[in-house]
Amino acid sequence: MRVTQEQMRENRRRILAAASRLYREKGFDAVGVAEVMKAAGLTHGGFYGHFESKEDLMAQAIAHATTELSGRDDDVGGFLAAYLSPAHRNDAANGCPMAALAADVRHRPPAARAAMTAGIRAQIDRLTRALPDSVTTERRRDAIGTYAAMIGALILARAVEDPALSDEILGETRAWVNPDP
Amino acid sequence: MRVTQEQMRENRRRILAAASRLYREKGFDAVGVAEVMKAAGLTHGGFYGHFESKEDLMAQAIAHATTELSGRDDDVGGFLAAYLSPAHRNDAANGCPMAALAADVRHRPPAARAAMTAGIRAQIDRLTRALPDSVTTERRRDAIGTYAAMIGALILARAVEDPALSDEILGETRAWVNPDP
DNA sequence: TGTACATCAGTGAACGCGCGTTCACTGATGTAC
DNA sequence: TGTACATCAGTGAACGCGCGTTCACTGATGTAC
Repeated sequence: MRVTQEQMRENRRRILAAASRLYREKGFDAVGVAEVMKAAGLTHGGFYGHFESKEDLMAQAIAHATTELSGRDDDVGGFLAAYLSPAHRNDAANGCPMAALAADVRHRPPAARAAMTAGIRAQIDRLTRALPDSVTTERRRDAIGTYAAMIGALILARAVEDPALSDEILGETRAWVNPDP
Repeated sequence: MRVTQEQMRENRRRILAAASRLYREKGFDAVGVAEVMKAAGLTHGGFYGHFESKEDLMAQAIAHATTELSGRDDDVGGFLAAYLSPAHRNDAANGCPMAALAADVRHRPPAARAAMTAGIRAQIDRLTRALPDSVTTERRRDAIGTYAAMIGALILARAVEDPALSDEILGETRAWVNPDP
């Protein structure tokens, strides 16, 4: 059942997209190769025609997820509000790959960590450029501090089972990092 | 080879301590029951005399780790400096259980999440009490924002493979949350 | 443009390993007398 | 206090399941003529 070269590239894209979503939703260890292939509409046997191993897929899925991050760079307040929203907290599958996977990547091989490092660096650089006026060195400091608070708040809000406390963590962090919305 | 009741309680404590350390160091999925028991000086077969399942151990290990958190409540600056230090980043096994496990607990059964929730709530309350003077509602806001930034910065610093960027995340976050040390 | 054949993306059964869990057994503890 | 026996914490072999990975096979693609 050979397929078109174009179809094969499309299949590869679908595998990466499925892996990226499933990993963010359930974590690396809870998602098997067969599950990813099924979500991409294929069978597990063909996996090794596209990737060397599950670890290889993990690294490429991180790169796929982090390079797809979009959003306008001019509306930091809106970005913060969306990031620290209950909707984002409740939809990890389509949300920030760092909040979902950064803690886990510590236990992964170098390729996965390298992809995550590149994504984190790019996000910090983008936030630095997008932040409002101040001295250059302080803008980067603001960007790093704000980014750390965003990631930490989202992780805590997702870990906590009490909805009131979870909402409070999101809301108070949002007010704290952005005093003048 | 029956042992003293006192010895049995001691064994149980050793299992929890070993699990708490190993889980923080390697993550829940990477640590097996046999490895925990070996680290506690026992064999794996006896595990189910102490715990119902691995999930039960996870929940109790979280409770064990979070209730052991100490430190003086009067020196917030020192606490922040130690928390955001390279030494803490490099020693997850003995470090903050939230930074090591909060992101993972999202995928775990209710008992584990409940233990983590209790730990997070307690830490926020402690930070609120320890923070310097301001209006009460803003003190809690400061505590939540600061705590989120601490957790996020430590997670990012551990995820990143570039030592310079990792150190920068720790240092800048520390300066950002505590402008006047 | 049409035909014959080599290529190779995808299929699905099978393998092997690790891990959570069970269980018959051991021998020291704790207790009844 | 001493003795006999029931209890039961711990041992280690074994089970069963899931998952990453392999491989012989299929049949459509792409190419040489």
